Amino acid sequence: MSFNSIDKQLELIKRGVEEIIPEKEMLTKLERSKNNNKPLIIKLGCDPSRPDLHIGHGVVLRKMRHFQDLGHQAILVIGDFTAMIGDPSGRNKTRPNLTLEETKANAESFVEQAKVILDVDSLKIVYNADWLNTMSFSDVIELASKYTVARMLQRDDFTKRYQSEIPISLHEFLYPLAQGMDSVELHADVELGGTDQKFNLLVGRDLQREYGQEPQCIITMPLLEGTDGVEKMSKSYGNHIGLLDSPEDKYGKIMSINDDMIVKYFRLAVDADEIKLAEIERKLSDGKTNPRDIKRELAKALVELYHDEETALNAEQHFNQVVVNKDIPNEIDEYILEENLLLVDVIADAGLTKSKGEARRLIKQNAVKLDGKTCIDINRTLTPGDEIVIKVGKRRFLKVK
RNA sequence: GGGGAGAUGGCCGAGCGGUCAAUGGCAGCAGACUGUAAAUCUGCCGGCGUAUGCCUACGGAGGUUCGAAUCCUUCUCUCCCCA
Repeated sequence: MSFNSIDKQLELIKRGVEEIIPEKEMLTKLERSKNNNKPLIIKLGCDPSRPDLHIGHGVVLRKMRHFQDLGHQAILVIGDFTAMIGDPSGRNKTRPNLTLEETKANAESFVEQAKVILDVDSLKIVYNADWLNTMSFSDVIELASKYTVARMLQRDDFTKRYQSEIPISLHEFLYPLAQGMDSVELHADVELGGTDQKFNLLVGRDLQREYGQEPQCIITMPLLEGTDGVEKMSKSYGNHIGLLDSPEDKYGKIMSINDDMIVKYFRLAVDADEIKLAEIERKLSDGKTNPRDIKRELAKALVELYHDEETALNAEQHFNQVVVNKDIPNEIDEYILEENLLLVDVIADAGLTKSKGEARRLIKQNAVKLDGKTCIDINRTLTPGDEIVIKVGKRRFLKVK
């Protein structure tokens, strides 16, 4: 195969990235790859301890896809071994240490989800337990001797945690080293990661040098804030848009992001190029365009990216119907009544609320409608045979028969 | 090894014998409004009950007390200072 021109490759590679370190070496590697007609080895590590992927992960996965599209060799490193150590970066809390079996299962689900973005046919998947698990204690000690505590403490989250007196376990120091060994093992040319991974990625460079290899370049991607616009996107904050969320949910969740986040989402979540971004910024500041309409465009683009155009149109239509026109959607879950039941019981039992208490509260707050009419009667009973549509809040529906 | 401080609801963080299901902030949910599931404002925000009420909960286990998140003992974990 033949590679695109360096300039063309760089244009795509640089899109949306936070940093390329060092850019000069990136260029050298690209040139050599083109001259020798040999793909670069692009490494991305993933943490199988949290198997739910969201569009925040999508940012870096898309960058990986860019490299695939340019003809390079993408390698996904499943951190099944490191997951047993746990990586607390950024979350100030040690993660549970999982068993190998658990991480294997999670890894499979990870790949299943990543398929939405990556070209799985050309993707190489490796498990780092394959080489890390065979290291002896003395190997580990030797590895650890290559790094100093002071350098470790330079890592941003270690510094912060150390200063705020939050515990750092000794084994956490081994995580960056283990990740660095992955790069050594794979002879990685480039490693991708979020900005929070910068330190770990740099360790990979150092270790490759120690082991006599040419150091990898690192590419960091900005972290995408979640739908709250504050915290980084994460399932544990509940501010995520899942890769496996329904198209309607993806569309709706995008519509709920803060207006200030629109440009960032265009850049990171849907890969908009500079021309497009300029257009968006112009529209947002000209005072004539309603930000809502730009956000709709974003929502549609996102659904289209992860599904297809028709699905995006359906999601848009669903939004118009449910949110704008306050109508009921076409498809609603059904609930078959066997006997007379309290409305409150039905709502809770069907999972529209977490508890009966919550259901009762919502009724009191005028948030429950029966066939479009607000119901304020907490004692309302439903009888089998009455076909009725329950609406709770703005977007929870149930058809009762 | 010695000394000191601490562990509170999804998170942060008050409370330090009764009035504590526990101030406040964030997140979440709802209502109003709107340009949208933005922003803003208001309300809700452990479970069961229409409710006075009951149950579960302030790291674990005991104890003191009419009564404990609050006091004592002990265990587990964490941080700081000294060696």
